[in-house]
Amino acid sequence: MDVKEAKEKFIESWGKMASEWGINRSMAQVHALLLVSPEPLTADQVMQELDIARGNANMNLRALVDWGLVHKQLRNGERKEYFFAEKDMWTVVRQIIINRKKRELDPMLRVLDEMAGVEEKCPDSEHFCSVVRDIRTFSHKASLTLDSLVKADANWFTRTFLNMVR
Amino acid sequence: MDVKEAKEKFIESWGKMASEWGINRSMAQVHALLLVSPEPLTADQVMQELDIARGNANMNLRALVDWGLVHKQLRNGERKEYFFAEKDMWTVVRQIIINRKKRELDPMLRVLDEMAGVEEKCPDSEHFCSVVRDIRTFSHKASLTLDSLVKADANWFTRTFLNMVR
DNA sequence: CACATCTTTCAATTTTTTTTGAAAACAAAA
DNA sequence: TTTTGTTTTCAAAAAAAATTGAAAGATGTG
Repeated sequence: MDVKEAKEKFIESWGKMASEWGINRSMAQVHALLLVSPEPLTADQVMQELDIARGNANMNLRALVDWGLVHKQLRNGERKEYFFAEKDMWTVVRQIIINRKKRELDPMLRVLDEMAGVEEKCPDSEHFCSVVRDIRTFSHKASLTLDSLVKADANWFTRTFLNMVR
Repeated sequence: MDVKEAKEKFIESWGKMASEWGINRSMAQVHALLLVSPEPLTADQVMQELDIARGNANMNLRALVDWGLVHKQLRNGERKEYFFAEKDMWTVVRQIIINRKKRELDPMLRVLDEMAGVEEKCPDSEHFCSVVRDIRTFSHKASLTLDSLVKADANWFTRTFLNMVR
């Protein structure tokens, strides 16, 4: 397999996988493209490489910048914006954790906290509350853990994970 | 908020959240319904409660059983199947980890392993390989960690997580 | 076997999500 | 100010995913 082929395969796979991750294909492909580009790219180059429309490229580049996975570069004398991917994997993972936690875990916590207001009266309620309480306990624990993970530095992360694997 | 209301809210929220998780709404709602049902339910009861079609209920019940989040109960003398949710939260989380890892992480690992075959010749390739190598290292570490998590028992899990939070 | 009860399948439909592309907005330079 | 190169927006179109429901498939029963 040569480099060009491998890059294409990487971009394609990253995109296909994204749907499983609940992230749209274009966003993942733009990310993948920038990850494997040694040089920053303009929106035009991105749309050309991936054969996607301007609006699509623009929206997803912005989303990636929001996620903290891609950065803008401004060159003096030039008006267009260049984009390049964050290459430090620990930062990438941290940003993904932050964003997915915000989307996936936090809304759940909010709902569960509301649920906590239900009083335990009838047998039904007892069962319901016990289920909700268990989920809440777990979710809060997970939330705290992810928060510390995010605050930790790369070495601490590696160390802790290696400890877990033993 | 009374119990009935809370249950409905729980089912609705769990379903809405599911789309963010890359899991379809019906599957999540069926799961939520069974979680808060003190008694096992039949497919008919599920379709009635959630107002969904037979095929939908059947497919998602099967999927949930596949995921190990729901179990079947057969009652002698009766022909229909009853379904009830796994209530032990550690088991639920473990099953979700297993299934999401299979869907999300494992395919990525396979692709990355293929990529590893690319030789480092031109400057481009060097950059490409370095990116892929980093992602691979991280992913393998994550994979190992999740594997041990899954094998661990609930106490070990809690202990380790608490250690991380410190 | 024929019937009754329940489960599974799947083509067609509906809903949701993503993508397009033309127009508007913006901002630097002439 | 006008021109020019660029980004942003968003309604419409396309694509993808989920859902329906009727029909077929099982499976136990008289």
